[in-house]
Amino acid sequence: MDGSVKERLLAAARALFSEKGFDRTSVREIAGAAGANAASVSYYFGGKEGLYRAVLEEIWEELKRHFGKSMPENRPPMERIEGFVRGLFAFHAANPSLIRLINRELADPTPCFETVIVPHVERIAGILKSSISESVAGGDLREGTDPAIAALLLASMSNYVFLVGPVARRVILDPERSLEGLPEAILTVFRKGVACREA
Amino acid sequence: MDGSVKERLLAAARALFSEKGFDRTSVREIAGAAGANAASVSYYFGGKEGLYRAVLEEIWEELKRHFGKSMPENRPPMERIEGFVRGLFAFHAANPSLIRLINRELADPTPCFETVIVPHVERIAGILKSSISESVAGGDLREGTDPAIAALLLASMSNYVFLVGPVARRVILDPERSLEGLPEAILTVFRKGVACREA
DNA sequence: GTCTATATTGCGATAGAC
DNA sequence: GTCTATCGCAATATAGAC
Repeated sequence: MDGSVKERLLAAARALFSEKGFDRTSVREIAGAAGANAASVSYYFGGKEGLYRAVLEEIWEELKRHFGKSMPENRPPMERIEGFVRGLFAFHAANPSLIRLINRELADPTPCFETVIVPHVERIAGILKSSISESVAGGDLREGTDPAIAALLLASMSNYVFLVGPVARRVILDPERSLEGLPEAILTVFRKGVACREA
Repeated sequence: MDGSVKERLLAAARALFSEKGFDRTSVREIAGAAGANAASVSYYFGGKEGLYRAVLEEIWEELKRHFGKSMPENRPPMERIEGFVRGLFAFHAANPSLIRLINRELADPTPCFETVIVPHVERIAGILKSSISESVAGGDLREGTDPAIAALLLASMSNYVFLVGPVARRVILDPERSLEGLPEAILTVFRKGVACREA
């Protein structure tokens, strides 16, 4: 147990919320894992929801920094698109089970959704859509491509595998199959799928 | 209020579980919506979890029948693949917000998962993978395509938009945008993405 | 079968000692 | 700041009257 009580609570909450979701995690459980008292959650964060909100904000800050590096503004649009997929996978590899927290929030919004999630998702979605538009203009993607649809499908392929838990992944993919080549497979499907000139 | 108490409970539970998930739905709420007594849930289903299990089983039976029609065994493999995507969208159009229940289960398995979900998902995944293998053998899809990866990406594109709630969909897609053309867009990306002979 | 009433458990939050 | 003790609430499940 190192770090302040507040930091330990944040770390424990992140792990437990990521794994089991907001509803199935109790403050007593978090405090226990953090080696702290249950009352400290209210003291530091004003309650369970405040702690949850703090965890989400922390994650989004990291994700933002991460995408800031993997999707550089001063590079060709197609590289930003690739950076989105690779960045997401790299982030997940560094923080397994954490993206599930975000995706769960997308599926079942808590009161935090509007204030902490929406602005960030809008930002990323905007970058993705404009990168796609620019790629179309630059001739890398097929004329007539719908940026919103293309962005949605790219996000779908990049996120679904993380959203679906380990057990479900086992059923769809082979057991113990690594996610190693998946980003490149997604990018191949995306590039060919929306770049091919004709059927 | 028509039908037996048991039927009304099932219908109300399906609606509420679909919309808010297992944890955020109480038996009192279900019973109230069904015009029944809270104790009737235990009487007919042995408890909340039993009711939930009954709902899941009912849904899967319908989905199975639905896929049985949309993915006919005696047709070319590529038609079965198309039938998967179109069938899923048609099912969702007929039962909005219901696929979220299944996808939520994939993300956060309850004790029902192993017994009622896994066998069905394995079955569908198996059909999808073998259809893809056959399409590769028949020359419709590119040589060297990995059936498991291809099936995963197709399922990702087909499911993510339903998993993500209306609010989140609003953020990614334009507001009020219809899902009309999405199945064909997915199939186009899939066909071209894994069918193109070379880059 | 359907109801009321209640047993029981677990939750989040807080008051107050230290 | 950190603790114990507890309040108040809502949940599921059940016992028992009708």
